[in-house]
Amino acid sequence: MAPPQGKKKSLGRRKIDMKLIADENARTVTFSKRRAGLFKKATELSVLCGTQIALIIFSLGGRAYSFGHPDVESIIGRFFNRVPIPTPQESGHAMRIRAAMLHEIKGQLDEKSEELNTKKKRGKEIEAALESSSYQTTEERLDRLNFHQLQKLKEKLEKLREQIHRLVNAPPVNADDAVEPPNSTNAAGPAGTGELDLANVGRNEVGASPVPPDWLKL
Amino acid sequence: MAPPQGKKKSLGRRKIDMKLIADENARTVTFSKRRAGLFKKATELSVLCGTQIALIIFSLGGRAYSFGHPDVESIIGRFFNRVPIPTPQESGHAMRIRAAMLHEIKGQLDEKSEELNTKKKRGKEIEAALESSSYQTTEERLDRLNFHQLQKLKEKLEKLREQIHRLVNAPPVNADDAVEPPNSTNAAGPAGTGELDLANVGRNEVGASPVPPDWLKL
DNA sequence: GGCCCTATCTATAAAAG
DNA sequence: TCTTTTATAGATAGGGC
Repeated sequence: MAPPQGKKKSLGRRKIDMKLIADENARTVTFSKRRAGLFKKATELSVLCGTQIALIIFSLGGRAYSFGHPDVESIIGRFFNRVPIPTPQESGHAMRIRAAMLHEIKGQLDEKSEELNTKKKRGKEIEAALESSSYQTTEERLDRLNFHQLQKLKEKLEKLREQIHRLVNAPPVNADDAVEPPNSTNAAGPAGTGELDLANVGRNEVGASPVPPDWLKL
Repeated sequence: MAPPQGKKKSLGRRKIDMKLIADENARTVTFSKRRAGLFKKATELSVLCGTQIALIIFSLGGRAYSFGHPDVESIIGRFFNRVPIPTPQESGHAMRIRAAMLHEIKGQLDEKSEELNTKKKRGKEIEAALESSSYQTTEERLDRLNFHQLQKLKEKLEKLREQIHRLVNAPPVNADDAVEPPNSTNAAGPAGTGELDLANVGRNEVGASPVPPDWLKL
């Protein structure tokens, strides 16, 4: 930030407002420069510190530019589920099973939700009763009762969580899709879609597997 | 480039090799600074040019930091939904995204479960204490306290249930809209353990088909 | 105390209008 | 391109858990 003076052939870098650049031409130029700068910085950070980074930018024209170390997909996968290894490609069959799982889980959730609602309501009633109650002994008994009910409810919810955990981390059933090789570090630039496939759900095919896999058991 | 006078308190910015910084301490400091710089630049680019950007960084310690304009999810969704494979019936990309979201949900569940465990443990301790307690007043107070905590926990779990419900019933995420209203920008910040915005999970903004795909019908 | 992260300061390297 | 504005290396201190 030294303010040297003398003869200027150019005005040099000027300060600009931090708002959308009105002139489209200037905006495009700025976009190009800053995008390059951003990718460079991202690259440097990943190199200097060896950290995982994902950067995706859509240009004004709709083109996508991406950078990822080690690759965009794994970062996103980790971001969403905090698991370093992204799930591999899965077949429609596997997806169908997943769909069934989802169905199952949702049912469980609805059930539990119902239970929760009931408990909650009762809890509120009791609370209200307690408010107006003048007998410590009664208040105490009711309070205790609800406490134990809630204990049970907690346990149920824990089981549900465990089930979902198993679903989400379920191993692929089989793979009948051709898969493209995973990238290593992506270069910045117009990006092709990374063929990530995180635990895909769905796609109906006929012919169910006769036996639910172990991890499906609830 | 003005050579400062006499005594220097610092050598100023030095040039460094573009390779992994050996000293862990220095690496951490550099990471912090550069990460901040990167987020700033990303923000500026999105503001100046109005472009869509997503940036995810994992710290050395495993914490996640993210920035997205308009938000990380939509950028990722758009990234994976981009043309490449105009899949027939169900877009694998859409499923991918949903799957990623599922993983996110699972993470949330894990967190809640953690909470449950804590509460449960505390509950048991308190119970034990109550058993051996001879003072009704103390017993009562502790019991009440836990009861209220559990009430709150129930509410949180209900919200989570709703998110999952919406996610599971969400219409396909296929439409790749060209234009969209500028949204608010996510602030960069620790996104690791439990920073993800629950409110946005399972949200489905783009062209929704009124009917959920068969494989997802629950 | 240890770990991990952030803040401050100065002088200089690098970005960007 | 060329100058000005910014980012940040290096050193150190502070903060939260």
